[in-house]
Amino acid sequence: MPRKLPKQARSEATVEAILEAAAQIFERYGYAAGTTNRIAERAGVSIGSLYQYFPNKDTILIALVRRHLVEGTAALQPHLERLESGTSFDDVVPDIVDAMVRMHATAPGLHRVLFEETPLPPALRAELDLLEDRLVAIVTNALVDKPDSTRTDLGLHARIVINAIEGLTHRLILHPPTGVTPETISHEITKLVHAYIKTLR
Amino acid sequence: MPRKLPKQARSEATVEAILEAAAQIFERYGYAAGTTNRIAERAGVSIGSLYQYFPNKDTILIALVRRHLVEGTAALQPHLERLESGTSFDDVVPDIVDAMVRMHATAPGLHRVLFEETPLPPALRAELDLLEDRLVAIVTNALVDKPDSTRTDLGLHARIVINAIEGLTHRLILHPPTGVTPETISHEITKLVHAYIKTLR
Amino acid sequence: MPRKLPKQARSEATVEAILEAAAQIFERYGYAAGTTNRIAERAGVSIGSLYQYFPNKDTILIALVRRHLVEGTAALQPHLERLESGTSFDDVVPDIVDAMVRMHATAPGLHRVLFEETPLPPALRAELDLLEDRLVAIVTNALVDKPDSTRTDLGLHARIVINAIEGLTHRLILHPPTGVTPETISHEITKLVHAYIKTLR
Amino acid sequence: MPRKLPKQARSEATVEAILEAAAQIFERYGYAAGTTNRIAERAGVSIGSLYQYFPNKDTILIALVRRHLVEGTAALQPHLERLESGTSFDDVVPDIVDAMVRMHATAPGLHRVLFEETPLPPALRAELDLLEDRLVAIVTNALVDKPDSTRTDLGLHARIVINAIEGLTHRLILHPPTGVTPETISHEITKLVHAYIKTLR
DNA sequence: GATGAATGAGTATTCATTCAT
DNA sequence: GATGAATGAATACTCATTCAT
Repeated sequence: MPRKLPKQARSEATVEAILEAAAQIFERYGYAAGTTNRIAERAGVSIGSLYQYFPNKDTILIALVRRHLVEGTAALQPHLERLESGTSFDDVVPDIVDAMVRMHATAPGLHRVLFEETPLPPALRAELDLLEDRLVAIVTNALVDKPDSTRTDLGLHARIVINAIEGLTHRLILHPPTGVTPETISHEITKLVHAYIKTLR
Repeated sequence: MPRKLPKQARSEATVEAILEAAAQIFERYGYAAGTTNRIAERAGVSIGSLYQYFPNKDTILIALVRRHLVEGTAALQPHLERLESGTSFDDVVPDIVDAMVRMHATAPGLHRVLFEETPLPPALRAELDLLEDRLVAIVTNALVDKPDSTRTDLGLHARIVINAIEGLTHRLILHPPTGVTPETISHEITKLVHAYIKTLR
Repeated sequence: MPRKLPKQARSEATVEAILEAAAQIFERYGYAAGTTNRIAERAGVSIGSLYQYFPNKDTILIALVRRHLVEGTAALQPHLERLESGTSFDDVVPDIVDAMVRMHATAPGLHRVLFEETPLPPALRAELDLLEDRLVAIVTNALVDKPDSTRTDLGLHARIVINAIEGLTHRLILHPPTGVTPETISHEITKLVHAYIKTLR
Repeated sequence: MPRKLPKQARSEATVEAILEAAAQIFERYGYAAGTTNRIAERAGVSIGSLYQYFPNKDTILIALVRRHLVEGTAALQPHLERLESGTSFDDVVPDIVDAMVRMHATAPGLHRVLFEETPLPPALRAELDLLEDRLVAIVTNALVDKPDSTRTDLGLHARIVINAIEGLTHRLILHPPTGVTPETISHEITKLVHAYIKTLR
């Protein structure tokens, strides 16, 4: 058993505490007003320690967004694999939509801050775009049996689908209309995507 | 909300210059880093004058967003009227989508800042939500001939339609995929909405 | 009848309005927070006009204090004359005290601002000191029949008397103990001065 | 009211330096013109540190006045105790007057700023009034053997005495007549109080 | 003379970040 | 490694005063 482990474990716990605190603070105060000192305090850690693990405030935000990314990717992964191994897009859509909705329903307040009131650093922005491109590529392939479409058409269609799912999820989950359950939302988005795909030849 | 109503032509020009400058500065630097002094300088106006017309920085942002709102409402108005006077929703959709796309294609950079990296003051948020509700109400009425739907179903459907249009417009115009024209975007969104509506009975 | 009079009369009225407004504004907001714009507005006069009559903010304050001075001097004058024409100090004290108390009871709030929270410009300070010296001189003469006192002793005694009257008036009128009438205050101050004078030989 | 209680010696020294610097700066420039940056600079401390210990400019002023209060109370305490343990007021008066005079003679310039050109925050004003009330109460008790006076008369007499001492001290020390020593001033004030008391039956 | 739009030096205050202990 | 005192550049905002109309 490595002698270093306890130390590392402690470090990990500290990082975890900081991220958790940051999530709460950002949700409560917004990014600009969520000061690093407040985060450190909430995390039960000195400001010096915070800067031991995160070289600056942006880094904390990035870590938070990246975590969302990683979790999202993980939640999507099994369904993307089914797609790649030949299951029809129609069949997979409900699961993808479901995963997306579930993902955002967890901490809508934080997501609101992360995606609606924070200028994401370009590097991160790029990373998000890359993920979108990956999704688009996979979906493009899954649509490839549409006989009348050219490849670039398919690319656009795929992007529309992806953006429709993500856009609607964001809007409807982050600013939910009163009296509508997440399940209904899932269902309607699925219906919409299905309908759109059916128009493609 | 200007602290002082411009009574003279000179005043109006000053207000206009400040808003124009603010739009540029916010687009270039983002909201947080767009300082009031920079805005005043760019507007060719003293910082004191800026504060004569806008009691604080937020107010400038609000004026900018509200202007977008007003222009947007104006651009949509004729089509909404057609809707209300009986034209079928299917026929009006292309124009609505077109208006939306055009509206955002004008100053995408500014819109990005305004809607993706700025915590809008609650009052303004509420105003935006109200506009959405108004749109939803009109569209709900336009969908009323779908025989199998209850009224609340229709409300949700209308909201999905509105959000799909707005969400897709935002994403695709503010972060445009390379090599796709606004016209194509309009066309695809229209297709998607048409397809979705057709599923409603 | 001079053709210019109406104009002058109007000027005087403006000056008067400004001073009246300043008195109210200073009383309400204090000197520092009582802005010239607010004063002009309250006076129903443009800020430009205000500066036509008062070259700067200090000047307004000075005019206000000087007015207090002039009124005070006027109120005291008859009693000082009696003193100079031989009436014994003991007999005049009650009237002087009374005049002082009355003077400050008129607008205690304003006096509080003027004398407790405003750095009087040195020139004005000097003027006030001069007035005090004049009073001291007169009282000194009135005490001159105290056989055992040297002239400089008398000067100090006179100054003590003056300061006691003014100091007590200020404190007791500007921060009045609950349930004590101005008359009682006058009476007690008089008693105190009489008692003190009696100790002088 | 320090925002953060000094836990370390370094902190205490910083707070001390700031207060000392503030006293000097306020005395030199007055309260309004005594900027926090100037104070920090004079204290040899960064502006950030100043705000670590004092959340705003007012707080510094308050700390300064409160220190005066504490020192004053301490200087008076022994004599008040003598009073409470039965020593006659006549005997204690000279010591009280002496303590008052000494107290103000230390830093007349600062006191002038503190009490003549600064609007004290209401909370502080209240504290000062409370102290006065405490003094009045003690002196009232000490005067209780005056057979002809009712209790409320005594209260007023006591207040007159207190105010006479404090008022005269302020005036004569903060604006000292040329060529008069503090000792003489003490002596005269004492004489005046003794004389006034003697008139009470 | 009056107006009020414009000016801009000046101020309190914040907060990410550093570094001596 | 951890702590938290110290830093100081940066920023929103005020208000006495000027001057073109």
